[in-house]
Amino acid sequence: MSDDIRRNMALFPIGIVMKLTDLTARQIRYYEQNELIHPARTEGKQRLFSFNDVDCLLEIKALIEKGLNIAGIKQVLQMQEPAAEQTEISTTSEAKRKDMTDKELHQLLRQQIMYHNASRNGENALIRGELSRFFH
DNA sequence: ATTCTTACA
DNA sequence: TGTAAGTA
Repeated sequence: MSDDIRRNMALFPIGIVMKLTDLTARQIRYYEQNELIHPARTEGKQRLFSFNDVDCLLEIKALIEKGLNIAGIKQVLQMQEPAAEQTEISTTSEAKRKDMTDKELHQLLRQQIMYHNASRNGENALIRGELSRFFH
């Protein structure tokens, strides 16, 4: 429980995060604009990133390099957040845990179905542009 | 010296 | 995304 606090404690400014992640300030701020990360702010509006924020950025970086776009990364990230809660709610029933796993599976299947539909009937460029990032 | 926002290439 | 400008 206290480890979670340390992981989310706002610590370093963007300059250090740049070196830690090899991302430009432009990119980091852009990802924040798209709500991929939510760094804290000082009274002077300066961003303060947590260890968790850095982890997210490293993951975002990996996904970007795999060709994913913002929308794609959002979906990948949202599939991990609910999964992380399972650990803390481990006191709940096995049924509930299985329920969340099923949701993830359904989400994955839905994406694959969408992809197949898109390739089957020469779908519009909008949908293709968003889904193709998942399969590079 | 650093970071922030905005805007244009 | 990069970068320049004007601040805080």
